[in-house]
Amino acid sequence: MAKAKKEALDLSTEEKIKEAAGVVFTKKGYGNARTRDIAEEAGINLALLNYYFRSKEKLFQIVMAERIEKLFGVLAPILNDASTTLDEKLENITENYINMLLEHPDLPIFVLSEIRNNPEQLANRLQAPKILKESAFVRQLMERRSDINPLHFVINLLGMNLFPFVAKPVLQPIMGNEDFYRQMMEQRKKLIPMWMKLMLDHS
Amino acid sequence: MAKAKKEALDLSTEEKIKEAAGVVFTKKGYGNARTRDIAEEAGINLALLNYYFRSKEKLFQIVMAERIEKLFGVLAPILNDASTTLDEKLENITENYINMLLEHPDLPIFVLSEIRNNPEQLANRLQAPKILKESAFVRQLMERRSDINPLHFVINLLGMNLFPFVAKPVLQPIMGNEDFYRQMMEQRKKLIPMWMKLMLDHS
DNA sequence: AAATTATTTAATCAAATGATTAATTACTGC
DNA sequence: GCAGTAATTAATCATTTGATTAAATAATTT
Repeated sequence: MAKAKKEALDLSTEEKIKEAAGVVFTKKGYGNARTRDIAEEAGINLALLNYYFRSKEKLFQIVMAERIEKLFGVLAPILNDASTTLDEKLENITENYINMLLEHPDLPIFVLSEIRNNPEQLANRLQAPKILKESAFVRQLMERRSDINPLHFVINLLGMNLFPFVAKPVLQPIMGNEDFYRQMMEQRKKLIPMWMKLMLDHS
Repeated sequence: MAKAKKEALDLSTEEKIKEAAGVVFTKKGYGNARTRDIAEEAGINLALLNYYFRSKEKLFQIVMAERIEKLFGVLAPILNDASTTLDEKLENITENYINMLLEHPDLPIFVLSEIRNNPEQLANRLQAPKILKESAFVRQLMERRSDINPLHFVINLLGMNLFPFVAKPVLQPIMGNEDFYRQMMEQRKKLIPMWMKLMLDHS
């Protein structure tokens, strides 16, 4: 039985719809998702969707805000934590990201492709520029290696974490079964910080 | 004036439609693209689209096959080239990839998100597993570092190259203008092989 | 329990959208 | 120049789809 179905038993109608919208939007994207798909997934009448959320677009905005927060919200607290070292931040980010992504593997491709479809509306919601200039992480990085462009470093860190999930549909057939995929992602929890430290320490 | 418009002058109708479909599908994705958008972009009557290509779906398949080839086709010849060293392959892949991606920045997110929407149909078209087991690249890699999982290595290589483009809508606001973005991607042509060699050489 | 409000449903609407048709124009071989 | 084929167009169809409506049911208030 699908996850949403069993959760539905004890959720309010509004929550059921939001949950179902999350499932359907994330799986198919805004353009391929039908409000009827969402209603069916939620086990409710189609009219209820509009009763609670006015429109497909409004419902999508709500789901999208949650997903953006889930995908990027993990970062800020870790990057801004003044009490951890740079190395610890690399480990914390990777550990948190991979754990979250193993639970929500389709999150990155969904968020990134929807941002592509609507950059002006969605991209500015991210406080990315601010974090990148003012975070403890970037400060520590520049102190340690003033010759390394923090942006390249962050791109590599995020890329190593996110890319295997963005490309999962391509990688999965290579790896065979789901278990082996998970196993490799588990390995990366240790490997990614190690590789990032190599970049940090090379002369 | 849009690229398609000026090319349109000397292209056959069929080619105009295919070009326009490429533009519209790549920008909006299958679900968000309207056949009318494509017809307008091509400067032709809507009925002509079906006259030449039968259906939106058929047209999409043709465009998609081209794009998959463009995104992954670069890889095979380089990975299989027995006459180059491992280090040279890293440089060749990166140089080729970044050049191509600077011309087609929205290609990766398009292909990956469409594969997500239709994995069974699209993912198996890639001969990825074969390449990964049998390529000169993997052979050389295993000879040099039998302790490194080639799959992790390839994920990192592809991630470093592709991720900045997959995440371009997010990164762009951080970088400010387009020129600075291009400049950073140019830098990565040298940096990515260097980082990959670090992973290869670490003890 | 009557009245009021909130929730839910079936039926329906109107617009969007992929596709087709029938007629028109352009082209090609003779 | 004409017959026949190919290319193109405007108009239209049939479905799909987001949204609404009016009626029914459930919950809450008084």
